[in-house]
Amino acid sequence: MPELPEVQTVVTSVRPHVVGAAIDGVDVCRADVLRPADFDWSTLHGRSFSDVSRRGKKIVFTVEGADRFVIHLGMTGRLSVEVTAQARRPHTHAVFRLRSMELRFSDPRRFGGIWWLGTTETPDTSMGPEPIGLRSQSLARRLGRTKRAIKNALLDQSVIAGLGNIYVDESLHAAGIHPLAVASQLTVEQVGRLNRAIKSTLRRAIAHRGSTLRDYRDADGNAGTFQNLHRVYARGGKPCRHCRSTIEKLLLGGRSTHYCPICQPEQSRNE
DNA sequence: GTCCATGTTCTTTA
DNA sequence: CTAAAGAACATGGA
Repeated sequence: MPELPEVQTVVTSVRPHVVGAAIDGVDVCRADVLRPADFDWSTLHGRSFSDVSRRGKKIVFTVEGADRFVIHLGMTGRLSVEVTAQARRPHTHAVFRLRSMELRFSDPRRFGGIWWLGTTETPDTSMGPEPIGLRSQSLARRLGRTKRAIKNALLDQSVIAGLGNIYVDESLHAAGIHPLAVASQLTVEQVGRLNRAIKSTLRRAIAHRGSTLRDYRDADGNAGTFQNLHRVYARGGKPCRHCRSTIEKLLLGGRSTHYCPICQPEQSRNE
């Protein structure tokens, strides 16, 4: 479900419910989504959340005392805040009980999970920089190190954090760059356009509270609306909203990839 | 039954 | 050795 705009929307919708709220208890319904396996979550009893933030596609919870844990939603993960009396949805794996509400993590496919970090200063060296605020020069340096297709390079969280299949396709279209363009061969001008396209695409997606294709909901159960504004993603065979040409679909790195052959010409592969 | 899915990580190949 | 491609993970919907 979740790329940066969806995760950000979950964070902003969870925050008012949990910051300052005391944890009455933690129900672990399915232990294998929680790590490390030997951590005792009952030690959180009686303590309060002091912050909720985002890093890439990860949601970072801080408990008073500077202890932290991270929730990753994987593909179908969902975080919801519901009144305790409301029945829990299927595949609910962990529940943080608050006074009259519950913060619930559910995830049918279980690609997501919850990781206890404690107070360890783990500056996640493997994760790339946040797109918001990223400078074109820095993006160029990172893309210059790989000969992979730009589509695959942008999906790599160690290159740039937070992008997934939807927003890579949308950003490449907005930048007019073919998904098969060799990352290290993009011109300075192309990287500049790409950097601006990524920021504007993410900013618009966040403003529309993310894209709901199937599973995604914010903490209050609301769907996003940005899927209605997609220009290429899942629009294979349909007319480009910019030039009316037919959107094409190909398989790249095992992921479906959508692009407009006119707006993102083959020629942009080795400009 | 088949294929496909918003993600990450481990394994295999070049 | 490294970089990149491919398979695997688990479930549900079309």
